Amino acid sequence: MNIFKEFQKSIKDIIASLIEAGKLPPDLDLQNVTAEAPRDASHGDIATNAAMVLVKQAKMNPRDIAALIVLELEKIETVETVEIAGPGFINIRLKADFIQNQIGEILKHGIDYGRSEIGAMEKVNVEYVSANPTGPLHVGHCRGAVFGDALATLLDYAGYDVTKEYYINDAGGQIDVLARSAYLRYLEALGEDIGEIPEGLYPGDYLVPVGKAMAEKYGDALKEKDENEWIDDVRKFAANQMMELVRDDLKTLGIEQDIFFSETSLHDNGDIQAGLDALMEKGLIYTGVLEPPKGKLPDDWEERPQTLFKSTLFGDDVDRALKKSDGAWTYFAADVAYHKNKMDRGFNNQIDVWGADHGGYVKRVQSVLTALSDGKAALDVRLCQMVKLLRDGEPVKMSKRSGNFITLRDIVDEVGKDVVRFIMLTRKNDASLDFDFAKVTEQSKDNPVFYVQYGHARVYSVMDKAQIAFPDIDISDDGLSKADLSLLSDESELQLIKTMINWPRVIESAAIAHEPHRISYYLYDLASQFHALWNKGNDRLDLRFIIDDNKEITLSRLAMIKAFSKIIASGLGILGVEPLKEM
RNA sequence: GCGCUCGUAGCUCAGCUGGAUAGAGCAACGGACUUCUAAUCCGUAGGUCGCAGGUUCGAAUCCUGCCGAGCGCGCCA
Repeated sequence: MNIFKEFQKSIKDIIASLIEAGKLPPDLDLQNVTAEAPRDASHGDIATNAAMVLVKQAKMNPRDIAALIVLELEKIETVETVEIAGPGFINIRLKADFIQNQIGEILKHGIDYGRSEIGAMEKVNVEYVSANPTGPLHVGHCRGAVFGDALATLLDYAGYDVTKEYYINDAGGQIDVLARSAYLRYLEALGEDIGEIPEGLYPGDYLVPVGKAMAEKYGDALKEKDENEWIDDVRKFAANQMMELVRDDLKTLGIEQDIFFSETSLHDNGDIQAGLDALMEKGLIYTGVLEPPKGKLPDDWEERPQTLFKSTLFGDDVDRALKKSDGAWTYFAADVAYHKNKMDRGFNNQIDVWGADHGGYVKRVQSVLTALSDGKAALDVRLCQMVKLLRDGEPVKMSKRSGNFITLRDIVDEVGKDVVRFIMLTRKNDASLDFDFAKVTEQSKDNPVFYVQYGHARVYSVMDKAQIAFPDIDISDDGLSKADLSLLSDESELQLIKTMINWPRVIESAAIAHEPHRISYYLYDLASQFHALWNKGNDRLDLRFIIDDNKEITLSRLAMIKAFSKIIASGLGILGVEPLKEM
C-alpha cells in the first residue's frame, strides 16, 4: 500500500468536492498535485503542494486555498494534525498508531509489501546484454547485464508484464571473423601447427575447445575445402558455441533471459524487407546521397547513392542508410526489423540497454519506432557508462591484444555474484563507475553491499537470541504481527517505520524512471537507520531490541525488525542479491 | 564542425522528474567506547549546484547561450 498515493487521491477528492460546493472555481487542473514525504521530518509525514499549484488557476491566495483543504483533511481518521507552512505547503502529520500498524501490513504481505500495480500488466520488453557472440562476456557487458536484469525485475515488481530479451548479432562480418578464427582452431585440433594467430582474427583461448568440438563433429571433412564451402556451417556452429558460453557467463550472475532473438532469422524470413516496406508505405524511404560528415573527412569519401530512411523527420541529425551502396542490408536495417518485430509482438513499451558508446545510435532507432507506430510505441534506451576496474586505487591493466581481457567470469569468481550485482547498481546508469576489487569486498560500513546484507543478517541473529531469552515466543511473521505495536513509541523507531512505509513509493518511482539504482540507495539508507537504532542500544539499554524482563516490548521490537528484514529482502531480491541470514 | 551524456562539499556520489534551510559516505577536526547486541558510535566544519541569462509563486532540476569532460559522427557491428 502506497500511503502517499492514497493521500494524493484523498486530496484530489477533497478539491473536487470543494469545487462542487462552489468554494473553489470549476475546471481546475489537478495534474501537478503531489503528496510526498518532506525532506525535513519537522515538516510532518506527508506534504502536499496542492494550494500552490492551484493559486494561478483559482486566482486565490494560497493560504486561503490551503485553509479550505485543511478543514477537510483534518476529518481523515488517520490524520493527527494538519498545518499550513512556508509558501503554502500543507503538512500532514499521521497518528502514531497508524504508522505503527503499518508493521502489521508489512508482516502480512512479507516481501510482497512493496509490490505495485502501476504497471497494470502492460507489456514491456527489456533487451539487454546483446553482446556479439564472438567470445566470453567481459567487464563492459557486466554492467549492462546487471542493470537490465534488475530493471526487468523491478518492472515486474511494479506490475508490468516483462519480457527479458537478448538480441544475437549473428549476421555481421564479425561472425565471419569468428568462423575463420574457429576454423584455425579446428585445424589445430586436427594436429596442424597454426603458429601465431594472424592479425584480424580472434586470438583468445576460448576458441580452442570450439575447434576441438568441430574436429569431433566434422572429422577432417572440412579440412581441404575452400572457405566458401565451410563458412556457413562454421559460422553457425561457432556462434552457437559462443552463445552457450555467454549463457553460462550470464548464469554466474543469476541472469536468465526469456528470449534469445537471432538477427539471422530476420534475414532468413524476410522481416528486413518487410521493415523497409513498412517505412516505404509511410513515404519515409528514398534513394539519395548523404552529405559528407563535418569535421574529419574519411579518406576514402566519395558520393554514393543509398537507400535512406528519413529519420531527420523525427529529430535525427541525418537520414540513415538501410542499404549499403552495393545493395546489401546495413546493420541498421536489421535493427529496424527487430524493433518492428518487437512492436508486432505487442510491445509498445520497449527498453534497450546499451553501452554509452552507442549513444549516437539512439535517435535513429527511436525514430523507427515512432514512425512505424505513429507515435504509439516508445523506446527508452538506457545507456550504461564505463566501469573502471581498480585494485587498491590502481587501474587494472588489460591487454586486449593477447585476447586475455578481464572477463565477467573473472570478476564474479573473485568477488561473487552478490557483490558484483549490488556495486554495479550503486550508480546511475549514465554515470561512470569505479569498481575497486579491494573496496567491494571489505567488511565495513563503507561497503554498501556488506552494510545492507549485514542489516538483514543481524535481524536473524537477534531472532535467535530472542528465542533463547524467551523460549515460548512465536517469532513467525504471523506470530509477531500480533505484538502490541503501540509500544514502538521512540522517535527513532517511528522514524525507521516511516522509512519502511516509503518502500512502495520508492518502487513506483524507480520503476517509472527506469532507475534501479534508487533501490540500492534506499536500502543503504534504510539499513543505516536500522544500524543506528541498534547502536543506540549501546548507550540506552531500554532501546535494545531484546529486553530481558519485558516480553511485550521485545515482541513489538522483533516485529519491527522482522518487517525491516522483509523490506531488505525484497529490495535485495529486485537487485538479484541474496539476503543472507548469517555472514 | 555537429550530436548525445554529464558537470553538485577536498574526494566518490544521491537529490523522489519544479518544492521548504541542497543531502550521504570517505577524508579533516573534536569527543565517546575497551567487550557491550563482533565487524564502532556521537558531534563539528565543509556549497555562488561549471558560468551567464530566461521561464515560474518557487530552479540543482525546464529553456537559451557560453566554458569544461567523456562518447560518437556515410556502407563496421
